[in-house]
Amino acid sequence: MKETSVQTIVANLELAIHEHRLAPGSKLSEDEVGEIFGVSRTVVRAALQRLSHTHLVELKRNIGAFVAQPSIREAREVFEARALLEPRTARSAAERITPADLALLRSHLDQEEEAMAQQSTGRALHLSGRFHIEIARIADQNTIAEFIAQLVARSSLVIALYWQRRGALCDRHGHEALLRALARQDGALAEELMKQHLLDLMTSLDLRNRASAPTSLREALLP
Amino acid sequence: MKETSVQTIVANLELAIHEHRLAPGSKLSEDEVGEIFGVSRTVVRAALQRLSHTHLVELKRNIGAFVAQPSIREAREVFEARALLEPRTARSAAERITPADLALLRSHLDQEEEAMAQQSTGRALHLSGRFHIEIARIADQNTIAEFIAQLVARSSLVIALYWQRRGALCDRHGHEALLRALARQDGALAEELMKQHLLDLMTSLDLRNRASAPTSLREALLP
DNA sequence: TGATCCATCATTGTATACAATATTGGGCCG
DNA sequence: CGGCCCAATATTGTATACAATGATGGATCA
Repeated sequence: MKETSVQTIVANLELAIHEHRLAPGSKLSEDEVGEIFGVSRTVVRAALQRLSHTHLVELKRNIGAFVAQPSIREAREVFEARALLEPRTARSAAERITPADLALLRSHLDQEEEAMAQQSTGRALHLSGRFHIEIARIADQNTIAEFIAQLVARSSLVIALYWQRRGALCDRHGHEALLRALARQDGALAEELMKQHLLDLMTSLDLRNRASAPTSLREALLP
Repeated sequence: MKETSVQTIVANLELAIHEHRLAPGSKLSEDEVGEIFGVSRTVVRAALQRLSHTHLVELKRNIGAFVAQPSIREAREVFEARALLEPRTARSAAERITPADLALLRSHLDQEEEAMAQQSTGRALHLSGRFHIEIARIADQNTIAEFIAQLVARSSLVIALYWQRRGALCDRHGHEALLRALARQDGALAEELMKQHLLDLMTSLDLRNRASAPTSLREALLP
């Protein structure tokens, strides 16, 4: 059983986008990706199609695949959707969380802090997103978790384009507070904290003009 | 410019599933679908992949594609996700609705009633779903609208599997009341009505055991 | 000199061929 | 007679070949 080929490519590209090694707008040539992973264009196309479903990649017919560049409007929509889904999900998570879940979240936060200390902002951002996805998983809602995972991924692109004060990752305090609320199984508080956390995130963006330029594909994937 | 090939197949299969001409569990053979639409397996596979991403089709590796059969758990999750997204979206829609939007919704409801009168329950169900999607579009939230569209589609499968009293489509009254609230731009009422409508829908399902058996592909697509 | 047009090239879209895997049916053995 | 195993068949997974479309660059003409 190896669904691996497509899955591997999807996972690699996803991670590269998540960690901002592949900038929005970068072209993903089928031949080039295929050569890098040692597969034919057939499987590359399948992978790119899957990424386009989650709006991480934009497919332009007869032109090619590019890392998506969410518009300002789309950026707002993504965060509005998160505001609808995540607070209530955090509440559910607080009501169901187990010690094992708590330990996992704790570990995530520690890794996040470590990455920050090493200035690996890409990795820190990725872990920060995983934190949100983990909460959805704890809430035991696969369907909603899938939506949140997609929104988190798209948020990563939004951050790449519209993040202004890169120095101060205000995330950490929000996540720490959330973890405490979850540990106390305080659903109402978790819901409120998540709501506020998302608002903080959105207001830390500058939704007026974009930054960042495309990257070389090989450079991003073959370090 | 013809993205048509894949798009056409996706749309046709989607509609057939929506209208319950293709029952959950039906096998979608690549050769057979390709022959019906006069394209190669390449494009059929692309279409099936897209449908699998929205959970309308389940792809089993080395075995094939089947119309999805949502589990009871998944059925609950779908409606819980809708409960999170749709009421607030209905409120937004009420606040932004235009006369043209109202006319469109009115027309949808009329068509729905007509289909019901003709005993075309499949078509009635499809139109009933479209009503929800239209509301999301009116709310001017493409991202959320896409999620809702997916959930509505999956709901159609859930209904095919778990609907009990097929005779009484209680939908209509709910939709009529919603339309009145929207016409009055009463956001709070629209939100409450949508919430109740979704609860009604869910409680009209029997989430204990499934019904319905797979259908012949040709029979469903070539009427 | 600059812009436009056309030919060439590169890249994607689709079909087909081959490989790998699962299903099926018949024969064999107990 | 029933269960099991293996071969034949059908279906999916992947690679490659060909077709169609967009990008590129140089030559020509104003």
